[in-house]
Amino acid sequence: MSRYNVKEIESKWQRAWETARCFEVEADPQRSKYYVLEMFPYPSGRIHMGHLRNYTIGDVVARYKRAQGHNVLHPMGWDAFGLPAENAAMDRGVHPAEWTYANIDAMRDQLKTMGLSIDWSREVATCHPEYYKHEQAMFLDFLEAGLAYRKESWVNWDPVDQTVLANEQVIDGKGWRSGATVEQRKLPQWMFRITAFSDELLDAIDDLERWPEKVRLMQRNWIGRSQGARVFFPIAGRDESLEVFSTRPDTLYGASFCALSPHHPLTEELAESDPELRAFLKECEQLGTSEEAIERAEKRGYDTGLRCRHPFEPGKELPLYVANFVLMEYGTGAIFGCPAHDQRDLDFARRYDLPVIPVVLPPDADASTFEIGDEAYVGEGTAFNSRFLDGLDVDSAKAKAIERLEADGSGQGTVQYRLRDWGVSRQRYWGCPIPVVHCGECGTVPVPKQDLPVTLPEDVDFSAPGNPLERHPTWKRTSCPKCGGAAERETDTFDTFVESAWYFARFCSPRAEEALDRMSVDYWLPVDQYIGGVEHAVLHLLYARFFTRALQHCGYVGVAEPFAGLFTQGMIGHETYRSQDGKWLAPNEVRRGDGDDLVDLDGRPVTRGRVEKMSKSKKNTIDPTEIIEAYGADTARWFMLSDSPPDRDMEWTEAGVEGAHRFVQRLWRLITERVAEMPAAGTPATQGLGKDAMDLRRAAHKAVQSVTGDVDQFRFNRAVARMYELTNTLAAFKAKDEGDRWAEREATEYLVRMIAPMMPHLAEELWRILGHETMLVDKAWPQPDTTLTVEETVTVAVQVNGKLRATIELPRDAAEEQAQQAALSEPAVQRSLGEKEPRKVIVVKNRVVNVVA
RNA sequence: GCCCCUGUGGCGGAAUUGGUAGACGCGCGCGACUCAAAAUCGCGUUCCUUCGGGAGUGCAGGUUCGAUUCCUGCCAGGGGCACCA
Repeated sequence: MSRYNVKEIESKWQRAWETARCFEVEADPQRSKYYVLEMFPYPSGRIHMGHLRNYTIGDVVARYKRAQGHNVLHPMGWDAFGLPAENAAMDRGVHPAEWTYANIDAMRDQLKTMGLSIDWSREVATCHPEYYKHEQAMFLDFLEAGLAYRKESWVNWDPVDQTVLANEQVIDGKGWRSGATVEQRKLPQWMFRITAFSDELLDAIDDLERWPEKVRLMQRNWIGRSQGARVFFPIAGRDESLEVFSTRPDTLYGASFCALSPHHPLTEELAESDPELRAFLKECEQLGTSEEAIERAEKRGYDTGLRCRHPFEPGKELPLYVANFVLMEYGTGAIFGCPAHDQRDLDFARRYDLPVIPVVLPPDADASTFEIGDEAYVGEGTAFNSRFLDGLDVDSAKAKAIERLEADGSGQGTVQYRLRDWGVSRQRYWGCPIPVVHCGECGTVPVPKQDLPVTLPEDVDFSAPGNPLERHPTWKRTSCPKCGGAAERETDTFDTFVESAWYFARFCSPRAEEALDRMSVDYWLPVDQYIGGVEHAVLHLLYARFFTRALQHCGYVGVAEPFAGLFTQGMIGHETYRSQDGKWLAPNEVRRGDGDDLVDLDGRPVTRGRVEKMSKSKKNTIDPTEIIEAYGADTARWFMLSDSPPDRDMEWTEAGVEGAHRFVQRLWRLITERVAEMPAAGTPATQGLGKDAMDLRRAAHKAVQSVTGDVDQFRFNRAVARMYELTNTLAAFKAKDEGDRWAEREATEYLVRMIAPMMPHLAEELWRILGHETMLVDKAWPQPDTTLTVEETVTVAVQVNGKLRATIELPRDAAEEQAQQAALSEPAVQRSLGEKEPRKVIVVKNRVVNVVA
């Protein structure tokens, strides 16, 4: 008997699907559509296990929905702009474009060995001018709609590399590449007005029912809507007021100071004539934006000498500080401090000896004795020491305080968001050029749409630090579209999150002249099922949601939300290994020694570490292409889906892959051995099947029913278990007559059809072996016969006082009396009842009989 | 610090959502085949047991005829946000 030749058969079917163009689809309003999308990869050059898991899950969904009759769009593309290409250019002198396209070719080949049901005719790479020219046009529309603008804002500046760094590229206040101390610089930056949609983006989260609750929560927190008040504090001796934001206007009577952000305009003004303040600001700057570094930073401030008048008590004056913990980006860049009810304010007050006046009394505290120690009181309570607010609970006091502020004209109730506008300028070469020119006469002028795309120059020099676009000899020299005079191109390029904020829409009409063919996007959008890692729970998903709304606003698409369903997969981990001298060892540098002990290739002992996320630094990575090479794509896919629920982290183990591979071989053997005995494909059902045949039919139909439900709910590990069960049943089945053999064929075919989305090559081959001429990929998903999935008899548990004593077989839906009688006549029940009389008998139909004594 | 999630055999995990805890897989043990090994097949596999049973889903309580499931309080692990006024 022949062994299953994985390689030959897998590539045979991959070619067959491609030749038949099985997965190339067209919009067809007559048919129900289903758009499955996995987050597209960055073309690093090699696929990794995360891709393998992501695309396996997506492919199961795509093939399953396809089998259910939907017109399935399942495209693939490349998130092709980004820093690694420039690093490669600097390190190895290879041009970013060349590096990127070569990587794309390599990764496409690798992905194709997975046997994915992808419409490759729709492939796009975001670094291609045919892609990004549309992005530039969108930007011009956003600009016109007021959704894009330019403003001065603070950035992390690496003085050695002459470049702006993202927050995650600043490590301990130093540039990740140069190691230079990062400075805060103010630069003009292009921004997207995501805050224009703050409320919409927040409220619409409620309707994203097929998103993980975790992601919805993270987005809500990120947007961070908070209700509060803007309050004006007149500055003594000046003709202006300090505007602060507070969520706690009810604590105004507890205010003991006001504080400005180091970046506040008033701070800057004061600093001009105050060297001491300048020194303090310098200190603040050194803290940088590096989060870990400021962790233990003390609350510090500088007394400006100015005094603010309390809005409710003009006689009361509060000192005005500049404080290192006040953010310019949030609220108004200024606060009033109420030490009694805010921890940061309390820390600050203790340091500078400021009064601590409690104004909220905890429910069971005594007003005459209540004091604040080292901890601010932030809980519920009643206002006191607060004049007209006294006696009110926190919420009523807030409302009343706002009412009064508004009446006095010294403030108003407002809503504040944590969400900030999205800065999209990057001082980099390998990104989408921002299509504007700077003219000495006309200022910033958009490039006219007919002049798009603004393409990147190819002859660039990466030998020096800084933006190659900036120092290119000719590229930025151009003429002003308005006045025709000499002008300079914008040398900033877009953040790469911009490309990924609309690629799902481009996939609907990837070759269209216009950016988005309206008929296509109206048919395909929104994405029905989006699949990817949780690491994109906030930024990418929020940007894409914003961008879709902006596109809707500008008339490109008809939907506001891009992703109707979202699934976030877990990470893949592997055991870690270390040699005696503490060096990490890769899994293939380790083997079994005596017993359970591990040794390295020279036989020296190895310590086994915990399972950790695969990473190059810990050397615990496994290359998916090697797995596919050794076992085939089906085995790799099957293992990915077995055992662990897809949203949880899973551990990659050699034993697990072996187990999956064993199943591939077992199924192959089982079916090839038996097919000759089975009736021909398509033989009609024999009349009068025996008990064994009926039992097998029931098992098969029940398996179809539960696998269908499991796949619908992304419970692939359970679906796999059900298919193992059916395989076991089938293996134990001994056909004795024609009827048995007919049932055996039916069950076998159902099994093969259910396995198809997960192991498409094996399924296709077995389908052929079972005598079918047409491809399984075109066969509909099986429908269970519901008359077979309901058992005639059920096993009912019998308990005495809640403890299991026996099980009884009863006809389905048997009457309570019958169940009760059968239960009580069980010897085990009698034995455990002993002398006692049953006081009560609880009967749950088809489930349990509980005798209470 | 705040918010969220997760704790079930040696391991990954099931449990019809309040009704027989441990499906299925891995691992392990025993047996068959073999000169032998691998592969394969069969049986067993939560723990204790005086073989009647008893205990058991992180820990301690509670609700219930009945709790892995619901409630309260702890403990442990993981994640998110982080001077957000």
